[in-house]
Amino acid sequence: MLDLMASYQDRGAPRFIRVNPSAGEPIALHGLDGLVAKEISFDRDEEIYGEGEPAEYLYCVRRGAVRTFKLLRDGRRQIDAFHLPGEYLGLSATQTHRLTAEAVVDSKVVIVQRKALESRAAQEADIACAMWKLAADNLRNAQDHMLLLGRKTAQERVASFLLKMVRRKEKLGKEAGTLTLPMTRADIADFLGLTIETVSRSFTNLRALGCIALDGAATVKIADRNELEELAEAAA
Amino acid sequence: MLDLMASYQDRGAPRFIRVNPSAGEPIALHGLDGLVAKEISFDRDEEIYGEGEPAEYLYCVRRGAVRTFKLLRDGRRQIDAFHLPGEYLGLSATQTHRLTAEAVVDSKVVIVQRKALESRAAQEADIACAMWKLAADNLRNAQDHMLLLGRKTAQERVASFLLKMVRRKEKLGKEAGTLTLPMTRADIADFLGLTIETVSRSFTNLRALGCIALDGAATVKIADRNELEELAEAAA
DNA sequence: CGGTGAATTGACGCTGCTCAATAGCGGTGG
DNA sequence: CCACCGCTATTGAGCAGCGTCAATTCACCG
Repeated sequence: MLDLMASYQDRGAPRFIRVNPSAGEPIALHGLDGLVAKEISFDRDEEIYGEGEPAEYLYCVRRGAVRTFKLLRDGRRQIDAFHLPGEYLGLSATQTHRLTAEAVVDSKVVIVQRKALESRAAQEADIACAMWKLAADNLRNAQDHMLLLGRKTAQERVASFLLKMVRRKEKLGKEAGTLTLPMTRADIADFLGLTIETVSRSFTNLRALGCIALDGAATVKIADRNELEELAEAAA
Repeated sequence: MLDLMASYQDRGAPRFIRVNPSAGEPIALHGLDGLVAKEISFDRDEEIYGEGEPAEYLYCVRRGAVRTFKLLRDGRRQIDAFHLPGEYLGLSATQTHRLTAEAVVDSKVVIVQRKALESRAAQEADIACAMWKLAADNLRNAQDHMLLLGRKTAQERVASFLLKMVRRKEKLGKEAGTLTLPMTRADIADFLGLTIETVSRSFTNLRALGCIALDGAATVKIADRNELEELAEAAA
């Protein structure tokens, strides 16, 4: 049995879904006898769900990475989060999805039927509590990100982004001296509220300052973490 | 008995807290026998709770308005939300508050002890479910706001802000042809990720375009709502 | 090796920020 | 009742950070 909430355990969130790691098959859920979770594969850039669609499932990333975003009529895009393995999406309590979700790279995602989940949550407090904790966790990330989008400079945004990726990797118990970013500069730009060019220039700056080293566009070595933290302009 | 969740009823969220309207006194909670809610008054600009403090209470605005925000070391501020009567704050599932909360104007706030609330939520599914719905609601607002902060122009931000205030007022069953804004331009600027001057210029523009009329800085008449919606660049 | 999409780099322009002065408004007291 | 005071908002001029447009360069993959 693989615990999908491994990354949340140390933060005290209850684990409530355990899935059998055999891919492609219906998966038994620990403590959710009436529910079935399935693992589904998505190709790079494939849509997982669309904004406005009825919210039929809750999703948990197993492999790869997922972006959730909103669009304006003229095509401007804001990515609200990247979801890495072990993280949940589709938590909104509304009937329809408020975001579009796409696979950043080839990914595997576990899905749980919301209708069944919600009726269980209405009965069992620990299920509902887990949903609360997960939603609150997403909310906290969103609050941090609003500070970044509203008040940080381009350089600070990119430094903050890299540090956050490092911390998430460490939280999973991995060594994070070198990052392999699954997303393109365009994704990073739309996450940070910048353009591709500005993101690229910021990377170049950080390299010139000796904070990071690049090996190709995707591989980032954290050379001077303290300096990076300084440049990220940590909260007061 | 006054139902604090009146504004949520039509959206299907369970009502779980009912308070006696007599101010200053301990208040009985509907369905929460072991808990006591108290109403507290705060003066304009008074702190309700600070970032990093232990999260002892859940808060519900009764009268006035509350801002929640984060600061950077050098004083840059990002307001993540204005909370109006009937709305909840302090929902994060963490031990400490992630934001600072202050009264925008003289306000009354109902508080509920979190420790007791959480132990009840762990037992009773409808309490936990209500917390989920509330957190998810806050999350949805945050997602909309990230799109605004990351991708909208100054004019679009101000137009979106005014429309949102109108819609919130309407949702409470009030006629919203004229708004009375409780917050200053500085608050609006820090909410929209702009400066005071840019906010002021945007108001002036909107007035010149015939979308709004101003009577003093705080009173805004919505003169052409369709045009305002056009300028807010609604999501696709 | 060659082709293709992504990333980088450069030149230039515009939106929104900074700094500064003025105007407006509400509260207070003579 | 009105004049004054302090705070907030508005307006203006100049500037800079980031966006736009365009040209290479790079990396990956067949």
